[in-house]
Amino acid sequence: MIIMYWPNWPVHTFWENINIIESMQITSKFTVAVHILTCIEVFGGQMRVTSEFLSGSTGVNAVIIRNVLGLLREAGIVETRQGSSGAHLTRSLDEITLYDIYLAVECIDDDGLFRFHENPNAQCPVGRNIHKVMDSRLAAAQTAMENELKNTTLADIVTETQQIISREEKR
Amino acid sequence: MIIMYWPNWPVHTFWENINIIESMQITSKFTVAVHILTCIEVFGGQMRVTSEFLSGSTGVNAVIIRNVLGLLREAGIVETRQGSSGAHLTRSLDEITLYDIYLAVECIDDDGLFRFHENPNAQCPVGRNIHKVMDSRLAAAQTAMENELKNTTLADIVTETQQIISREEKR
DNA sequence: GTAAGTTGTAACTGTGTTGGTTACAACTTG
DNA sequence: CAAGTTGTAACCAACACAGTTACAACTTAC
Repeated sequence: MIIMYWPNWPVHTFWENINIIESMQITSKFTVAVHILTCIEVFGGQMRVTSEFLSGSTGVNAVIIRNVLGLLREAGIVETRQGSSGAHLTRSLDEITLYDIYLAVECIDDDGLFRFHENPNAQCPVGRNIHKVMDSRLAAAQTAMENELKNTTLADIVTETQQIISREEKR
Repeated sequence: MIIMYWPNWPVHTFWENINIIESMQITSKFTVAVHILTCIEVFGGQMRVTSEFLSGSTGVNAVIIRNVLGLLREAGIVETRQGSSGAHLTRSLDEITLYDIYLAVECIDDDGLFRFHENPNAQCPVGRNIHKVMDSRLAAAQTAMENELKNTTLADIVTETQQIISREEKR
C-alpha cells in the first residue's frame, strides 16, 4: 500500500446523486401466477375460470389477474382470447417450471436481484473497481436461486395440492 | 375431480384487501456494506476512515453510511466508537463471508425473499393450500442463493480489488 | 479545558414501485 | 342484440428506500 492510493478527491464534497432506483423486489405476481395456473388446471375442466373467479380465489384484484395472465400469455404459457372466458395452458404441466413462471412475470429486472449503489467514486481505487469485483459473485448467487426454481414444475405443485385436497375430503 | 371442489364462494364478491406490504427487496445497503468494509481494510492503515470519507468513496450519504456501520457493529463485524473516527474490523477478512454481511444489513425480512399474496381464499381448496405447497420450494430457492453468498469472503473481495489496483498502477 | 471533529440517532422529505380501482373499447357467446 | 369477458389505459393510495437536517454525546488535539 503506497501513497498513490491516497485519495485525491475532496472528502467534504458531495456529488450530485442521480440514483435511478430500480426495483429488484420479487413481487407477489410470481406466487399469484402459480396460484392462477394451479386453479386453471384444477378447475378448468368444470367451469369457466374467469379473471373474476381467479380474483376470488387469490384475493387479488381482477385487473391484476388479467395483467398477470397477459404476462403468462406473452411468455407462451397460457392462451387467452379477448371476450372469451377461460384461459388454458399451452403445454403439459411437467413442461412448465417455476423458473419459466418467474421469467414470465418479470420478477427481477435486468440489473439483477441485488441493487448496487449507483455512484461509487471513480476517483477512488476501491470505488471504481468494487462493482466488477462483486458482480460475478452477485450473479452467481442469483443464478443459484434461479436454478433451484427450475427443479420444481407445475406438475409438482398441482399434484401436491391435489393430494392435500384428497386428504381433506377423507376427513 | 368431483362436485365437492365446486367453489362455494360468490365469485362476484370482493373481499376486503388488507395487503400488508412488506418489502423483500435486497437494498443497496448490502453492496454499500461490502464497499465500506473493503475501504476500511484498504485505507484503514493510512488515514482516518470517517463516514464522510466513506460517503465520498461510495457516493452514498454519510448518515446512511453511519447507519450501515451501525448494523455491522450490531452484527459484531466492525467496532466503532462515538466521537472517535475510524472503524476497524473485529475478525480477520477470511472469517467474514458475504452472507454474514447480508445478514447484518437485514436485506431480507422474516417473510423471505418472495412476497406472497396475502389473502388467498380459505374457502377455495387451492387458495387455502397453495401457500404451504409453495413455501418449501421458495425457501429452497432463497437458501440456494444464501448458501452461494457463503462461498465468498471479504478476503476474496479485498484480494481481487488489490490485484486490479496493482495492475492499474503498472500501466 | 476548550475547540474542532466525529458518531449515533431521530425526524422529516422526496421519489419510485406496487397493487388497487375505475373506466371503457373490443371481442365472444347465447 | 344483450350479457359477459378480456385487454388496457389512467389514476390513486400505501409504503419503502435513501437523502437530508439537526443535534446531543463523545473523542482528540492543542
